[in-house]
Amino acid sequence: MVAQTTDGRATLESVAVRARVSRQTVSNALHRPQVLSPDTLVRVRRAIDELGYRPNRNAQSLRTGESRLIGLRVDPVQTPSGGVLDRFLHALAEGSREHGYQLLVFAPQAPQDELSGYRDLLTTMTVDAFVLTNTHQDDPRLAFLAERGTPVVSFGRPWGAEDDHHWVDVDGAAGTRGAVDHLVGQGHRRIAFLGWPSGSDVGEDRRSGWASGLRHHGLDQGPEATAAEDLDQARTAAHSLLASSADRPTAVVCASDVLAVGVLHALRRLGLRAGGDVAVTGFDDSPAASLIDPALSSVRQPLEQVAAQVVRVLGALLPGRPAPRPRAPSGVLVPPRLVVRDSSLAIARATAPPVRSQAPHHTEEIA
Amino acid sequence: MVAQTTDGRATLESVAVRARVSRQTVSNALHRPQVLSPDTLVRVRRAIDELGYRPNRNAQSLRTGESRLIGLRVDPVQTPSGGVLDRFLHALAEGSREHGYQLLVFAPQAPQDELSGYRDLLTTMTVDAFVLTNTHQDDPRLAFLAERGTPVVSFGRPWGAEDDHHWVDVDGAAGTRGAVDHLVGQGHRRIAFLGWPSGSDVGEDRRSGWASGLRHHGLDQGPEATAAEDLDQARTAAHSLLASSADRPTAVVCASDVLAVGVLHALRRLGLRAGGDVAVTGFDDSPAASLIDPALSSVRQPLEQVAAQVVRVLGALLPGRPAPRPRAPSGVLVPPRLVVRDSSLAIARATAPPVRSQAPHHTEEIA
DNA sequence: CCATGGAGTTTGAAGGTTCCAATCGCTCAT
DNA sequence: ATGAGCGATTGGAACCTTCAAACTCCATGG
Repeated sequence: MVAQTTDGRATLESVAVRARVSRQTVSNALHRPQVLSPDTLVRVRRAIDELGYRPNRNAQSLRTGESRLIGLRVDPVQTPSGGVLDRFLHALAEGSREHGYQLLVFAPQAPQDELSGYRDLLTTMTVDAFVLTNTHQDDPRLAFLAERGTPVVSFGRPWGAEDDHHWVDVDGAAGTRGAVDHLVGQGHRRIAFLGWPSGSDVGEDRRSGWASGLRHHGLDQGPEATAAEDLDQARTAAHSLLASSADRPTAVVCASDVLAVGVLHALRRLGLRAGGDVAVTGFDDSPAASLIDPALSSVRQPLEQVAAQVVRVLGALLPGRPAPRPRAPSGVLVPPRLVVRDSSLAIARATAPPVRSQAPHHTEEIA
Repeated sequence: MVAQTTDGRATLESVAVRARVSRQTVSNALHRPQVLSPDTLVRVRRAIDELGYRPNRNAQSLRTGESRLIGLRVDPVQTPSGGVLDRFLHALAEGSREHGYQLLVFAPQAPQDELSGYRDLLTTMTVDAFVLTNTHQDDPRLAFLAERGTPVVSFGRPWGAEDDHHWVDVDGAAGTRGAVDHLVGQGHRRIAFLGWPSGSDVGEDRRSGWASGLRHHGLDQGPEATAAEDLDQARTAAHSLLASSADRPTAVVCASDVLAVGVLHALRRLGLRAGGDVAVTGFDDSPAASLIDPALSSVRQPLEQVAAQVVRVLGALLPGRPAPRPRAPSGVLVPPRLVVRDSSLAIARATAPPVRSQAPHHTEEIA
């Protein structure tokens, strides 16, 4: 019958003593206040405040078998676009806290046997659920976790298995479609696409939005090219797309910001004006977009919304109080929106620098 | 005397039964194998393997009073440079795992009463220690946590209170000094600095490296200007720095990539060639640096090293097995490296044969 | 032959919480 | 009057681990 811990922290017991009730009553005051008589409740609550009591999470977890921790795997840093994780992480941390959960981030240890890392986190009762990114068809992690009945939501569709898992994704097709709408609104009729080599589901998605956008506006399919997520390759591919002045597209929709930057470089080399001569849009609105000259119009992923949806779906899977939790896998598609900057505007805004004038050392760029 | 949990997980008890030893012996097999007789040890270990036993973290934490979780606060997304957190986070997660710790990230809840969030995390025994970023002089968080004796390491010096806390930081002065060294090596003698308005400790640090670098090479103090972390302002400031052709600097060292991009824009506007006419270096090596045209030379923060040092310092503060833990606050300064690209080279890629030459990026590093 | 000591192992007791069954004091229907 | 029913509260047990102390052997030395 000790009143408090050795280091002075208050415990359920110490609160109970002070409020002259039993431990269980204090516990009820926290979790099921409606079962207490009003005056007992206030008495207990006052004791809690006075002692500054906060329940010991480890004891709770031990007893209930739930850690109230969500595991998020962070990938070993990706594309030069970067910054995506930053925003997502923050939004996710905030969202999960509102549901009483915390976020545990972990880096994969042994790449060849990644599953053991997930198993460990589960069998040691460290996390209750996972948020995954970059899931793909036949992803062994999804299979493994689904088999165990672990709540999982992935950011990004598990392409080809959309009906088997829970996911939230950005509607890439809607993004490029929106870019096409914008470009058509600017008067463009011949709109090309620069994407990734086939095989990428995300790439296909973004391409399809461009294609359907053109159809929707009754336009002919435009020219297209592909390049890997690499500036040099993008530049080369863009050059081939833009070289012939005969049937040159007046706008290029790109599957990523890196590709779009490649187009901008190619335009400069060809002596063409981005925005004025050829409009360009990127995808992701990476930090670089606003720094590029001209500033790059880009489809911005609504990561805050995505995170909120991830938390919502996860919340339904977790043993939280509320509703009959829907076991049927559900997918949520969030529409992105285009951030318009100079690269897709014919009349550049005030800050845009003029085309350079009399510099002899630029001759090689005016092909 | 139950052999295993209801959901089939193995427990110490179940392992003990199978190995025909007591609970405590199993525990010892995990934590102090040297006290067991060799044959008992192998017997226990086999039982552990056969049952796939992993200790329940919550039970461990409850008993030991340590959560083995490190709290990392993620700030509500910052500058357009971005991507810094990405790299740091990953390195930190990896490093802490190697020390048997996991990383818990949290977003501040109530900005006005942020401390309560930290107190909660501590009194609920959710985390053992914190890693903070963006600490400043008289940071209330540092004071609060230091008072409680909570292990804390901050990424970034608590300027003005370096001797009172543990920290790891990038040596900004060494970074800009390295940039000066590089530029002098390229033949530059008149080297300017574009920094932030006074009041920023980080900015002062970076400026001082530039100044001392010039002195070290026996050069006169160059011209300088300041601008906020904003592209428009940077452009304007850079313009004033470069406008007069009489005593125009031939190189500009910048306190950030955004500022450096501002210089690049100003150069273009003035019809000058970056690299050829005026060399430019940035700071942070943000994802944008390699996308800019010309590619931006930039001082890259060695975040992996920083993370490793943070973990090391934290390890000494935590009740981990080893050494006599040094309570004396310690600071670690990690030197960054300049990633050299075209913006600081006289022979830039732009002058190389056009598009289809697969001119590789210049990506060499200097100490 | 017993005391001493050390290596190896076991036992009982926390650690703080929640679950479960039981209790208490009353009211209300039988 | 009796007991069923209900709201409010309680005490014991369990969750799984580690700590501290104790116990068992067995060898050693007096």
